[in-house]
Amino acid sequence: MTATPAATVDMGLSVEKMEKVAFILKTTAHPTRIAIVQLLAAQESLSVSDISEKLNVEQSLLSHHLSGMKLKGILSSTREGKNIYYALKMREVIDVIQCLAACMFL
Amino acid sequence: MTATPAATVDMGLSVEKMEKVAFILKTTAHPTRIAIVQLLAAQESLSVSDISEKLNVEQSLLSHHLSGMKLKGILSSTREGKNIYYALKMREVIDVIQCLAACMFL
DNA sequence: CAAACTTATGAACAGTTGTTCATTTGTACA
DNA sequence: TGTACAAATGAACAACTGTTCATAAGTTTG
Repeated sequence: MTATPAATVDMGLSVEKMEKVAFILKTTAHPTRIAIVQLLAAQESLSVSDISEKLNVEQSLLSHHLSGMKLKGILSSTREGKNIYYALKMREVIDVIQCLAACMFL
Repeated sequence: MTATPAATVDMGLSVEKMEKVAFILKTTAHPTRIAIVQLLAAQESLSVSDISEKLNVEQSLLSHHLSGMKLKGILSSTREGKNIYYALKMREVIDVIQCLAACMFL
């Protein structure tokens, strides 16, 4: 990004908000990641292999998605024996997706 | 994408919905594009140079964003003399962003 | 027609993303 | 200790994105 957009735009959204929106959008904008959020909205916490099975996504790829999401503060993880359990940290994301799903088809 | 996620996941969201969500997310996930949607939510239609001034984004870059969004069905455009006016075609996107902005900070 | 203006287009390029594969690290338990 | 299982990591690579720059194409008006 080089040109800086005007400080505020007609509607209520400040640039910082637009950027936060864009951030959440970007880090969630992938079917697998949305599915992950869905699962963790319903389950509190799940191990990598749980998720891998439920979503039918290969271990390594899933791990990449998960650690990316963790890095960006969306998920958290804790080890428990052999397994590592992931959970939703940034709960807003649930609302966001919920919200999207709702207002997109009416 | 190679592995196909399970057909449905715990919550109400089908894979098609998740993909549609992801699509809207992706095509909107950029501060400039969000700003464009904001403008066009408030203004019905605006020329490229209008938008360029308001957002302080260079002509060519803006044009690329606009035509991308048009290509993906989010915007429409009509010529009127020298100018080309863009308008929001996929109105859901407004709700989506509105919705996001709302539920993200409480 | 030419000049001025508005927008689109295409090449080029750096940076990011999604994916795969092979390898490594951490843990449990025989 | 060694074997097996769970998950992370890193290299490699193709595909896509955002951006810039230069140029073209469409429109208006003198």
